[in-house]
Amino acid sequence: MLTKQSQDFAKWYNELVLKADLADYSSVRGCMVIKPYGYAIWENIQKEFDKKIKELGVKNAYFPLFIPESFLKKEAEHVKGFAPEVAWVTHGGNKKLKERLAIRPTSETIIYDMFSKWIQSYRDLPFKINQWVNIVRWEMRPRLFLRTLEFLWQEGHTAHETEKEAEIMTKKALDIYQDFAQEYLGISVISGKKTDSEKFAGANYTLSIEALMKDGKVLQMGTSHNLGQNFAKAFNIKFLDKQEKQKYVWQTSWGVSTRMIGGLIMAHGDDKGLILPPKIAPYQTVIIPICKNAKEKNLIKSYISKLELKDVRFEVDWSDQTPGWKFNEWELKGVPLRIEIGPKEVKEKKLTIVSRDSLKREVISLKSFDVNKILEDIQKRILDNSKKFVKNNTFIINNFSEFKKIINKGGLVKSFWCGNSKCEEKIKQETKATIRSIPFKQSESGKCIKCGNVSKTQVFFAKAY
RNA sequence: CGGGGUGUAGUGUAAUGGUAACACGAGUCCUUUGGGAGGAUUUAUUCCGGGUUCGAGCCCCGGCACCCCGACCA
Repeated sequence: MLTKQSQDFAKWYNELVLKADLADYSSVRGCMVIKPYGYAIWENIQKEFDKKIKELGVKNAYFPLFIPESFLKKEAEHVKGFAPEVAWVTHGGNKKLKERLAIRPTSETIIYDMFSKWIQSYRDLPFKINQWVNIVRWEMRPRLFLRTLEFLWQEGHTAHETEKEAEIMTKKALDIYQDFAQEYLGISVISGKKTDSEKFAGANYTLSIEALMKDGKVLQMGTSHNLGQNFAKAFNIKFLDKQEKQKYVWQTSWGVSTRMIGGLIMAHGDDKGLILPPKIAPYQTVIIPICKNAKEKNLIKSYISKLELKDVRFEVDWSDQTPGWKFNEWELKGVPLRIEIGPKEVKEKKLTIVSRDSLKREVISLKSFDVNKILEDIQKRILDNSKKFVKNNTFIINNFSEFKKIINKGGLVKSFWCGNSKCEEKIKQETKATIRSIPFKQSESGKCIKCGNVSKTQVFFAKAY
């Protein structure tokens, strides 16, 4: 039995990851093994997402895992931000290296070193590269999928002629993240700009998508950085423009990781287990045959072969567990649609179907069965529920004592902020809440929730993962 | 890196310093199958090293590992 969400959310999460067979702890501290069921989700995310990236004219490549220390140091802010969590290679075989090699905590430096060789003319721009790789960050407190020493991600890197182009690209990358989160993962996200204290080390600014989890905490699920010319100057990435002038490129970088899977679990899951949206579920449908003997088994087998399941990822569970056991097991694993077929269904030419999100049992005729329609409905319902959840847990607050009360309960709090990082810091210390996002569209004005100064900026506060 | 805690079967727990127990899981066999089936049977050098004691899972010392709370974590 799974721990209830309301009883201990962290425990519920850990148990679910293990019991649903998504991942397991490895013998290496802070590192996890992604098991086939969890990896299948990642593969589906990759497959769909890769298409979207390529539609933007981005090409996949692969750069080294090792980054010379001198590269990391070239951009001052960058090294400052990442130094505390870098793993270092100091020896090759038994021989000490002249220069330490960092195991990539992110690949800006090793990629831009190459950009400086490859980009010479305005004809080479824009230059757009992506890689699907592993990343190592030596985190103090790891959690399955959410923060592990090694994780998998996608990182896109682009170089442009003008500041404007880079700005547009930064937003475009964020837009595909947002679309993907909503259309595929069924998670309603909040998009906006990060404050200076939360931005990427080395960026001019960072945009992000943030998602509200069922415990009221917020998870950052994807970021897109406008790097300006910071790295271009550090790595000497110059091009000759049409007027034959040497200019530095304008750059962006953006990434999403296996953390998304953690978000998927905590945004949709319930006391019965995972709820996976059909578009990325490893199995979209599971068929549970219910039979007492070989004769019934054969009848059911031939009945199943009549089902229209073209282009559907499905599994028929012929294991010798009892039906009840199978129901619970596949609910735990979050399979969107379950079809139960026993002698009754065969005889009456019907199907018993249960959607994972609603758990309502329905009996329909074989003729009226339209699996694609059902899966589309489930996909839509999951997103609708997510939207409702965000709406019901977003609070507009104007005074600080109420702010503290609401933040403590969990959820998103929208308040005015004067823009001063001191107010941001004080709020963090007093409430543990951080500014997750500054929405792009601002209309009203009001008073800073902390200092009371007049402000035109409304921001989202929340406790974060 | 600071503060606290815990290491017992695959998992979760129990055992005033005195025969290591229970549940689940897993294996084998039989009976079962419409919401986590039943019976029989099998499943342990109590994290590692030392010490105290007639006797240590329990007490003491050292190590290692893990967990929680901080700090840290675009």
